[in-house]
Amino acid sequence: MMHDRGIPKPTLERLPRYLRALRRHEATGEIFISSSRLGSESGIEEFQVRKDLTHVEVTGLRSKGYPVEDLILALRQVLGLTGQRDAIVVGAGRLGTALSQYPGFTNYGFKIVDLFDSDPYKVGSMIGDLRVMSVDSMPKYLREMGVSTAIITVPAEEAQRVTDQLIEGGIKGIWNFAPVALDVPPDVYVRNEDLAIGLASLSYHVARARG
Amino acid sequence: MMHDRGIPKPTLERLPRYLRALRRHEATGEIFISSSRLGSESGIEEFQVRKDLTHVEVTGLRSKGYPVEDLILALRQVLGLTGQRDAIVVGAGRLGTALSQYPGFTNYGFKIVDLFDSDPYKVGSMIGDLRVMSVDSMPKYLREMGVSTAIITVPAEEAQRVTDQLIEGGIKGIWNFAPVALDVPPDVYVRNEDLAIGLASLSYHVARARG
DNA sequence: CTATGTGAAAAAGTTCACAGCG
DNA sequence: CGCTGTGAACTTTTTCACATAG
Repeated sequence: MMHDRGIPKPTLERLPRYLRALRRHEATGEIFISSSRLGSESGIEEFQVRKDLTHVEVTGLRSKGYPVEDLILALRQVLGLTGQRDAIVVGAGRLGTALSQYPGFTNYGFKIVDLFDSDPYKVGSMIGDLRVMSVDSMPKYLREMGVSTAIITVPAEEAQRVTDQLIEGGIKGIWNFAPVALDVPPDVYVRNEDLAIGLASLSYHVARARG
Repeated sequence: MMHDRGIPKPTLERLPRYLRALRRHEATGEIFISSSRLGSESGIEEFQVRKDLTHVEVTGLRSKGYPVEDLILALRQVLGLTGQRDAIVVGAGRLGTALSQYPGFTNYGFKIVDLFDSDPYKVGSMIGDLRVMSVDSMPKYLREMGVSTAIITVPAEEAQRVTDQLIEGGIKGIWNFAPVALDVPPDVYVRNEDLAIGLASLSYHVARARG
């Protein structure tokens, strides 16, 4: 319901959780799922579930619930998780290595197609089945390969320089694990995944619990 | 200003960003920093900065700004980043390995003191300078060592079982990288770090940018 | 009689504008 | 004057309650 382009941010964070709960639910073979059930399986209140699903092209049946398969499809549709999308990882450190080999990407239609680093000692070596390439070759590479998504796992000091090269290559989406605010033009989307924020949040709450 | 116990969640997410900007700023040797400067260095509007700092025990000087050192101290204080805090990692897979060796924890006063896994083949082996221990020994271990923070990097199917063992051991804070909602008593704080949400968010925005 | 879909109320968070201190 | 600190306006998000459909 509702052809909304421009889903509220908090809703957007919850949709993937519904999707995952639905995939688990799929295995049960049940055809419908109620908002309360979907809610409890994803840790979200049932009225919030219904409100959120308002932004998705799907209709629930009264006294039955939402058709599981349709809902999965609609969520994939709205999240842009249809088809394959190529991405590169910039930064062949520990986190970059872990991410480039993370099998979970496939479930979300992403494929890590190449890995870049600025360290000459790393360039040319193999990590998993990816050969590490030089960041200097990135802009040309991106244009030629038409890759529009990048994951940044370089140290903070290098992040902006790498970002500039990505922009030069015409990147459209950046998943930034470096702990700095990146300066990008308005047509480039940046998602910051700052692990230190998680740490601080944890610290804050644990400190209150124990003093 | 303001002895607030119970800082708004969005503010809590921004405080670590100020802290980091301040640390970078520290190197310049300047004693004061204005809200607009601090804002631009952390990518946040200046009035938002001032509002946020309302929840922190610090006073800015008119026409000068905030004293850098005091502000750093106050932020560390409110975030509970004073002193050393021990934590364990549960799950010796790729992510668990990367996190257990991540040097950044030290900056935030955390120390990964041990690593647990349920796989008998992994138990006993060394990862970095940590020996992998069996999850079955966790509850006793936690009690004896007084560790109250854990990082979960096990697969989704195992996460709740592991969580139950952590709770049995008296854990107070969990940083959960497994993509499931964990069921915990109200006195246990769970911070979910769901990488798939980042993926989905990225996918949504890139899909809109290119169609 | 069960479970959706949605207006309307409440709460939370952001933005603004400006008084007032140094 | 420059820059903080904050009340008030505004916006967004959550919560609730209930009419309505199957």
